[in-house]
This record gives sequence, structure tokens and C-alpha cells, in this order.
Amino acid sequence: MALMKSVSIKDIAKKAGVAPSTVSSVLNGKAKQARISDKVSEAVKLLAKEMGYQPNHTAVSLRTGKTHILGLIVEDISNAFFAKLAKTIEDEAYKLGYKIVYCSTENDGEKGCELIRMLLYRQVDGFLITPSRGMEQEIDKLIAFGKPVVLMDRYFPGQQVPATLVDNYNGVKQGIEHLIEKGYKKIAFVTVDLDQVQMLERTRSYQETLKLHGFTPDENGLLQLPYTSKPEMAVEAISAFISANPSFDAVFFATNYLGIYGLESIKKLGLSIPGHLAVVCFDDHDIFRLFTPGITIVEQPVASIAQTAMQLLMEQFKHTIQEEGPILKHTRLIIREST
Amino acid sequence: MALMKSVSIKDIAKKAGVAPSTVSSVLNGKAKQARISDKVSEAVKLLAKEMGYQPNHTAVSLRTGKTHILGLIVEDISNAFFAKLAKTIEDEAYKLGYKIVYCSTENDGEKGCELIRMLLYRQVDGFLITPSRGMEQEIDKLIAFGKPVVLMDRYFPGQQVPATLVDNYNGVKQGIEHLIEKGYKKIAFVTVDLDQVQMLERTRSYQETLKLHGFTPDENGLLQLPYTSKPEMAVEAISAFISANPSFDAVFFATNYLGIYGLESIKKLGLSIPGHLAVVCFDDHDIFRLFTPGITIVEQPVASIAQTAMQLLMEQFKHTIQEEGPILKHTRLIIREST
DNA sequence: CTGAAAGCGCTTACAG
DNA sequence: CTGAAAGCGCTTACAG
Repeated sequence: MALMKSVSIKDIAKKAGVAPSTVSSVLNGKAKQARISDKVSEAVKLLAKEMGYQPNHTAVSLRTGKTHILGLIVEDISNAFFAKLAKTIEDEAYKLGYKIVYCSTENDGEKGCELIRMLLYRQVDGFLITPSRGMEQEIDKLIAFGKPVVLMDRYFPGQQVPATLVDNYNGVKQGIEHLIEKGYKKIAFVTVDLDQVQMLERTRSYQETLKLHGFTPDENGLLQLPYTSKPEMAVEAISAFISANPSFDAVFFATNYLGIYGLESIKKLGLSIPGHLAVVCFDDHDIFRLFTPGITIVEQPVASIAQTAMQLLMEQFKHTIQEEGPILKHTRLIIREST
Repeated sequence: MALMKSVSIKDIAKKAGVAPSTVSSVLNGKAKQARISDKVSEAVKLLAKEMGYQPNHTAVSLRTGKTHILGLIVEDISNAFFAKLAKTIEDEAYKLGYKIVYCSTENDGEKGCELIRMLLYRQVDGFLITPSRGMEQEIDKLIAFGKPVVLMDRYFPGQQVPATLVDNYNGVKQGIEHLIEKGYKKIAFVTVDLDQVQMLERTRSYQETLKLHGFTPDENGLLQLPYTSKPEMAVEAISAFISANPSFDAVFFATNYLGIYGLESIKKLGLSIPGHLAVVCFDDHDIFRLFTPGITIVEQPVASIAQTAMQLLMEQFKHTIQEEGPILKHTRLIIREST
């Protein structure tokens, strides 16, 4: 089959009997500015359409220095939270004429740094990152290069980079207070041993909220699972934890996956919810609606995180000089009960 | 803050006292080929490292005509199936030095066509697409342009485009036969009214497999929900369907989401699984492990779809001339039981 | 009112 | 053994 050749500005110019620069001006809506006659302008536009002209984006990028591509670096694109994030970002980017290249760090800082470098070399116009430990330096370099960056869901305390965060502290606080209001007295907390800010904030909030309401946090009430736990191991560990602490009447699971494992454990142990045990899960999508009713969910507004992040990025595009402005934006969490 | 300037090949050349072309040859490992002395070669390499040289990918692309970017067009990146697909494709692409730009069609053919055009204009080297109706023409154009394309999960009968498909027909067949073996006599089938090949195949397999085993498919046994059904409506409709057909002792749900709604319906109706009712779900991830045991799952090997697709794409990169070869590749489904 | 020229950063024949 | 030149397709001052 004969391959179609794509038409260039030159091809049009030749056919129209004008200079390439004239074609360029017309097609970029700068005909008036370049004082090109309406006759020439119309003729060129018509020809471009007839010949099926599509500008070569690579050439435009090289010339203008803008690729209109944004780099999205997340922990794992196949995870529901990040997938939802990616979708919202795609939608927002689409409206603004940007495309997204995505990469997953697998929570490996080393890989994350490499991805940043690769994307930088690919000349992306800006970065949207859910950073992992070890990426501080590389992100600093981005700033030094003048590349717009927005962090999502996490940030590095002390680093001056715009970030959209979930109000983890108040989310957990509201969840715990919800349980307290309902009359629960001994609330356990299950989390993972990641030392990411947002996880630490959740644990801190658990402890402080209990104290605030006159409870003394029981050391036995806190379970920290290894991040690398396989599902079976996690279910095993949570079951053992609940069995070993029969006096607890509620459990707060600090992440989506922990909540799922927790519910499996509870099912396995034959406990009832919310009769015997109340449960709060920190979550981002509605998987929990499929389970026993009566679970309290602290919902992360993923779409809002993504939208806010895009706004912060676009603001940076407008001001070449970094202005003083809100560096950290918090999106609020929503509490709801599964039915 | 002073912005860092990125270094170019010229900068290195000036500092090293050689020509830009020499630097280019050295840095592209063509020093031997260009018969450049080891001394010069080493000096240039060292300088490049010291100065933190990163080639400008846009310039390379313009010159070579290769962007090393692949376009991934799926129905909805936030959907678990496509998110998993995206992750595997990312992993494979990473190994091969490619980046992925993703786009969601929302199953809108018009939008899908626009996305193809946008990506073409962005000069992506190849396309990985889960096509929706209405994209045939635009995909044909891609072929005419000589752009490598692989379809995933779906295809257009009659169109000669490489595709990786799930063996839907045999998957459903195995699932139904599994139920028959277990002694179920009246098997219902719940699907959506999309006229995509893969969905039609599933329904056809349901009907033919029943006949094959001497059962007469009951007209009442087939429920086709509107694709646009909201969760509540779907649960409502499935509940009504099951109630209206009490003689059925098993239900096959043709998609992941239908399975979830189906289980909710069954829970709502107070029916027991697999005692009163056996269930088979067509699925791609392990959400069902969280439910009542005894559900049979026909699992779509997402990773395998993605890997095969990448292979088919890479084969096209090798042969500039389209060779005769396997156009359709089927990946096998796995049957397993939730515990 | 319009065209010729320079240049974005690179690679690749080609000349010496 | 190495450099000068052309060119990928575009845009943007600048000259007429």
C-alpha cells in the first residue's frame, strides 16, 4: 500500500505560491498581525484544509520550547486511587490542550528520580507528582530549572513546592469522633509502617484525638503492618491483632487496602459489624459499599485533589517568576456511612 | 533564583574544542564508526558528564522522526481493567525505552477519533487502542500512514489490524460447563446491551454452550441491561430479574461490574451462594475474593493482553513493510473459584 | 502587504 | 581521523 505523506507548511506554500512564513502566520491566526490580505489568507486556509494539513508538533515544540505534554508520576497507575487521579487529570488537561505521560515509581525513590530525569529530557512542560522518599533532590532540581511542579497527596515538609493534600489529620479526627459519638470506647488503629507524611499524620491524629476526648491511647491498640505484607499475611496479622485485643470495640483502618483486609479478617473471625465491632476505613473509591452495612468511610476526594493540582500547575505557567502564594492546598475529606 | 540553563551539544563542542558532529557521534556510541580517536572520545564523554548533558529529545525526534512515545487509547483509565492494562504496558514500554501518553475515549467513537488525530499530530511512534465503535475509519488512516497499531480486547471483524483478544467464547463456555458439571440445570445470563464484538461473543457462547449440552436456552434467562444503567438501577433490575425467574439455579454475569451488582442483588434478596444460586463472573481483578466464597470467576489475563499487544507492536516496528502474520492473537482465560 | 533568513538542537551523509 | 554543511518542520523577528 502506498504510504500517505503528511503535508508540511512548505507544501502548502508552494501550492499557494506564497512563502512558508505567510502560511505559518495565517494558520496561527496571525494574518491580521502580519497584515496579510484576506484573499491570500482565505486561499491558504482552504488549501490547508484540502490537503489535510496537520502541523508537526515536534517541530513546533523544538521551535517554541513548549511540548504541551505534562508528566504524571504516581506510585502505581493500576491502583484505584492513582487511576482515578489520572483520569481526572486527563480530563482537566484535555480541556487545556495538554497531554499526559504517566509513570509509576512503585514507591521506589530511585526509580522516581530516574523518571523525573527521563521526563525532563522529554521536555515535558510541567510535573504532577505523588512523591516518594528520595525524590526531594530531584524535585529541587526541577524547580532550579524553572519547571512547574505540583505535588499531590504527599509532600516533603520544609520543601517549598506547591502541593495539594488531603487533610489527613482532620479526616482521621472526624472519623474517630464519629465513633466516639456513637459510644465506642476502645478504638484500635491499623496502619502500615511507611514513614510518609500523610501516614504519620493519620497516626498522630488518632492518638491526639483520643487524648482530646479524655481517652488514653492503649499501646496495644496500634498495629503497624509492614508495607510489603502480602494479602494473606495482612489478613493473618489483623485477625491475630483483633483476637488478642477483645476489649476493643472499634477499629480504624488507615488505608483502603487495610480496610479490605480488615473486613476479611473480621468475616473470618465471625464478628459482626457494627454490633460487635465498628469499623472506619480511609478510602478513595466505593468498594466498601459492597460489604456489610454500617461501615464508616472517610473518603478522599480524589477528583478534587487532581483539579486543585492542575490549577496550581496552570498558575505556575502564567507567572514565569515564582510568586509568593499558597504552597499547600488542602482538600477536605468527606465522612459517610455504607448502607 | 537563577535558572539553570540546559547544556547543548554545541556547548560541549566549544569547551572540548571539537565540532558538534564529533560530540554527537561520540555520545551516540558511533565514535568507532566515525573513526574518532580514543583521546577525543574520552574527553568528550567526560565533559558531557561533568556538564550534566541531557540530549534534547524534541530535537532528536524532529531529526530522526521517532519520538519513542506510544499512544494508549482506552475506554476509561480509571476503570480497574484499563488501569491494570496501562500499568503492564507502562512496564513493558519502560524496558524498551518508550513512554506512554494515555487518553480515555469514554466509549465515544467521536472522541476516540479526535484522540487518534491528536496523537498522530503529536508524532507518537505507535498506537495501542481498545477501540470503540466509530473508530474504524480513523484506524484505517493510521495504517495508511504506516503507523503501527495494535488493538486490544476488541477488534472490528473484517478489518486487517493486529489485535490481542481475550478468548471470550471459550471463557464463557468453560464457565458454563463448570456450572453444568456441578449439576446446575437452569443457568441465566446477565449482560449489557453494548454491541461490541466481545460482548456479543459472550452471549453467543452462552446460548451455544447450553445447546451443546442438551439444554434449550430459555428466553427469560437472558437479561440485557442498558450500558448507561446507574448502579442502583442495575441492582434493581437484576433483583427483579432473579425474583421473576425462581426456577433458575445459576447466573452468569458477563462483566465485572454486572457481577458486583449481581452480588448486591443476591444479598438484598437474601439468597445464598452457592446453595440456592451459583454465580459466575467474568472478571479482571480480584475484587470477588472479598465476597461470599463459592463464586466461580472467569479471569481475564490483563497482563498477558498487554504484553502480547506490546509484542505485536514491536514486531511492526521491525518490519517497515507489513508482513503477513498473525493478525489476531488470543490470550486464554483462567477459571478459578473464590474461597 | 509579503518573503527571505535565522534558528530551535540534533544527526547524518559527505568532504577533506 | 575530524569538521562543515544540510536539513528535520516550524516560528519569529526583520527587511523590503
